[in-house]
Amino acid sequence: MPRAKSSVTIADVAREAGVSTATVSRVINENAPVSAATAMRVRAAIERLNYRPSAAARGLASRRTHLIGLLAEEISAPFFAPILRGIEKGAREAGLGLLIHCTQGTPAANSGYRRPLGPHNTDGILVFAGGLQEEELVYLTSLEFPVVLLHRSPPDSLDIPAVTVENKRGARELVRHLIEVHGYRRIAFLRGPEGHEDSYWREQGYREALAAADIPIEPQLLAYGGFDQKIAQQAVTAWLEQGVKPDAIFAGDDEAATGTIMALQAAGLRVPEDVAVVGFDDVYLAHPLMPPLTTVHVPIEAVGREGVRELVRLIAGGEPEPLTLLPTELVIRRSCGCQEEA
Amino acid sequence: MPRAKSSVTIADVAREAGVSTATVSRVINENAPVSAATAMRVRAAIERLNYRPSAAARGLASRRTHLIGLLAEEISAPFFAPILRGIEKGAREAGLGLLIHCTQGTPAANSGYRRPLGPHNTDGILVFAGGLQEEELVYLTSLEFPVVLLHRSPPDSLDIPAVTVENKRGARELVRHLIEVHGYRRIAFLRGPEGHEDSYWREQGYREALAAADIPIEPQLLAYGGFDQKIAQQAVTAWLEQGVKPDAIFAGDDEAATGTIMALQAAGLRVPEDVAVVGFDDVYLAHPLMPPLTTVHVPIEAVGREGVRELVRLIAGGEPEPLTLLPTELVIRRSCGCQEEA
DNA sequence: TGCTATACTGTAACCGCTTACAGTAAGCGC
DNA sequence: GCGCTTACTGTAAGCGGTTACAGTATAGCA
Repeated sequence: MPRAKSSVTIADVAREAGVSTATVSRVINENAPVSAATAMRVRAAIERLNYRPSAAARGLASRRTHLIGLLAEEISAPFFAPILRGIEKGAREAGLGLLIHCTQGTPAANSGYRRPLGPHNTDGILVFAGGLQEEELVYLTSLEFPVVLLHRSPPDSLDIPAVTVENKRGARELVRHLIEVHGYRRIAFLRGPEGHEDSYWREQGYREALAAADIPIEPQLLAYGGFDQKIAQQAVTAWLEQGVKPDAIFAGDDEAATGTIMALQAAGLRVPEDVAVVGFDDVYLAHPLMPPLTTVHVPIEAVGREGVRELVRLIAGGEPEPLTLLPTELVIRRSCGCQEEA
Repeated sequence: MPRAKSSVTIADVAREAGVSTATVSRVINENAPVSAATAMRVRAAIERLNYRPSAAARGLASRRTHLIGLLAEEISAPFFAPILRGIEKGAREAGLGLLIHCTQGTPAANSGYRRPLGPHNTDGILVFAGGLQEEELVYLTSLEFPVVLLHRSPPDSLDIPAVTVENKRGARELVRHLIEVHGYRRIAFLRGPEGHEDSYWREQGYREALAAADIPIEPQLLAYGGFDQKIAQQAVTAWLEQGVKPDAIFAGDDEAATGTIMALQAAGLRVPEDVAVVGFDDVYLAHPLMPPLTTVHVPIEAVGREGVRELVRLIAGGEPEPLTLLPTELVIRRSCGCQEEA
């Protein structure tokens, strides 16, 4: 394979400016004193030659890639977009590039010497929910490689910093609202995917709220909604066909809430008059939905931003913050039966 | 700065397997014959040492980063998610990493030697809409650096491959449906952002459809919707306050359609009985909207996939396909006045 | 004045891989 | 048996930066 035509290198700049390559490197990285006059000459040369340092060479020599990675199972709308935006913004502000990779149905691809993201090509990685298997986390930890978990807590005995939100509290408040303000007692819950922590904690919050109001859990009011519009739609339709008709449905997340509303309306039921529906996340579609969805606001973008902040701290060798729990907030709209707030 | 503790290198593998580093490199890259027995020994050594080649060293030596970049103005939901998914999937299948960067309000950051994405750190880039200024495109072209444009056509006299969709045809069919099936004559249009090509071509399609039906353009039925829910909402509210009441509103995109529906309903008007509304894109929220939105389906994910395919071809030195126009398709739901299709 | 700290700069040794080049051994046609 | 391929392997020269180390000049200080 023929060598590509070589682009301008640091040696060219050095020659042009009449200095050594070391000096050029120093003015670029600003990590050693260089006289103002020399620096100016060098900068002029860089400008003139349109020089751009090779990331590979720089990375090889300095052992820093200036890249962080994001590993996720799936880039699924609409939850992923805001978190990605937060991460991208954080990375940009920290002067880091962002490498993203989905593990979507390719667990095997994540091993062997073709592993997509790791110490060989990034300075640290962010793992969103199930984006990486536990054993891989163990391995990276043994290398002291910086990793931050998003919407997931670390495996036992591994102290990997995690950033997530107050799912349990948010769910509890939400269900409490349903009980105390609206007097609903038969409140159904649609679970999210198995093993998904957000789902787990939301269910705990749901249970706590019911327990606090002395309402027993009715097993037939618990079903699988998968944090997915279609699945939730089917689950709700199945309920209706079986004659199960709750006062209210806590759909687990907004996507499932959307499917829930569609199923209810398709069956001729009115929301919230016949059945109230609430979601979780407050993603983009919650507001324009008809009726506007009562939900719990999750600071999704902030999770991404905080994740990067934590990762940057780890990369710099700082002390990790074991857990960052971002607050959630009840957002009352109309699907619970309230009139829209002012 | 102390050198980080060195990880296992190709030399370690070579020693472990009793071969030269060249041989190890050859079994990894499979680009030269290696005897089966040797290859096996090398692979075992790699496995045993948990060796992972350094991307930087590899890139420096081979002048290939195995990375492609994506440059966009903003990671805005909900249009961005599917295109990103298509790109990520395409990149993954091609064995390339994906580096993403937003230029969001930082045009200056895109010059100087800190430029985020370019020949110094990627093998080629994808530019989404206004993600990169024209002069930068000119520069990259002069370097023969692989670039593919998404939802944007190349500047004059630059033959950069572009991938986009049949906006004009889609808009024309959509408006024709409004005219021919429903008999609407006063059809308003909400433009997208200035300079946005999708917006431009959709307006052309709108104009052509009206012209074909001999309906004159009424300037007061054209307004700025910004491909944005809030802006569209305000624009429609303004119309209503001025007593402008069209038969139907073509909102430019689904986001604007959402805002349009919200504004109309807030004013006590029924959709589609009083005013019909149609969008464009068929993004995630179009279906669950109430009423379900009649729109034009845009194969967003396919744009991303095709973009990567084209970029990979360019990187491999293949002949570029100047323009890839992906088909759009009318999706009839209820907001136009139709009963939902079967 | 002599000595030392400081500011600046250059030399050159890597960083970990790829690959041109060269060499060896075996296979093949005559 | 000889020259020529072909298959395989090793040697070593980069790739384009960073940075330890050393050197020079100047300033500060006793």
